[in-house]
Amino acid sequence: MLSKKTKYAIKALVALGKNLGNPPMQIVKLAEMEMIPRKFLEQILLDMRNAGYLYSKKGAGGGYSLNKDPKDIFLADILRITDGPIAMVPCASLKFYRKCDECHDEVTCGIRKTFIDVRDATLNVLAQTSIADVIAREQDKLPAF
Amino acid sequence: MLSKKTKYAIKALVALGKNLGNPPMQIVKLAEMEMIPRKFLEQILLDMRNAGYLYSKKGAGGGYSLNKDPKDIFLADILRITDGPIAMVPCASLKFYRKCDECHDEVTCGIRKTFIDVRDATLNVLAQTSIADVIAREQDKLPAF
DNA sequence: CTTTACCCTACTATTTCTATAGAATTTCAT
DNA sequence: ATGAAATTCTATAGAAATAGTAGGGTAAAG
Repeated sequence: MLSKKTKYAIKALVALGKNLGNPPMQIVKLAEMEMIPRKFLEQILLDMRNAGYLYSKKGAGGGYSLNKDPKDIFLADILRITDGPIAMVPCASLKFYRKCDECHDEVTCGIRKTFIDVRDATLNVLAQTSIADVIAREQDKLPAF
Repeated sequence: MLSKKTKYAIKALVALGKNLGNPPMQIVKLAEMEMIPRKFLEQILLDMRNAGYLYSKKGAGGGYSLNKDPKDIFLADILRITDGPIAMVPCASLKFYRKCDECHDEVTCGIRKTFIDVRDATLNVLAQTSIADVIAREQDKLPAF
């Protein structure tokens, strides 16, 4: 399951994506708009900023805005910042590879091979879906299923 | 991430799949073979049994064996028993649908639509990979990547 | 030089996951 | 019958991850 942290991060980026062209948005306003606990959001935005996705400005009239084109912010990258690996087992992770505790022989592990397939299938969506795509899909009023 | 419970469950089913044709296997032996804490494995096997995947027999000479053909036991179903939903957000789950707390309007939610795609991609692998496939892949000594 | 607003670290609370305990029940063998 | 072998079931404890809070620090604006 996606952590709330990740969900909040995506929602914040989407909101800031819609705010493009306007002055930066304050944490407090964003927290209210998206119903996110203020101090928790503060941490999340800081992470996003330190990862280069946001620009921040202190002082009166300050706040946050996107530092990249929404087309260039992909969900896979956000997820990795907030939740870590995308793969369901550490030994199948591209960016956070770790040996599984229980695994006797990784080379012949049938579980691993299967979950590498899962990882690829998941990344195929998440590494190609950007904040811009998420925003675009909101306009599209067709129910998802 | 996959819980240990799920990993243990898959490993147990694989071991029992390989044990087909032999007398049932005791929890203790299975626990030793697969390095799973005995009492934890006990719970897991019980769940699998109650879900119809295992046959169990009490008393001397008892133990567990598969109750289905390994070809008919799919990882998606196992995962749902041990970990619950496969989707990364409750509102995108097929079998465990629940409204997201934060969601204002589900019909237009871009996040939801994206994660329905992710769910479909994941299921496309997990609902088609059986215990028999996992066993088959172990023989296949090619490294996974 | 005061107000506004982000920056950063540490801490607490809550929930979920992992594992253990122990008694009950069924089956088999003698 | 009786006892040992094995699963069944419920409860609970311990550990780890997640979620959220606190509070002072730092920079910019006016």
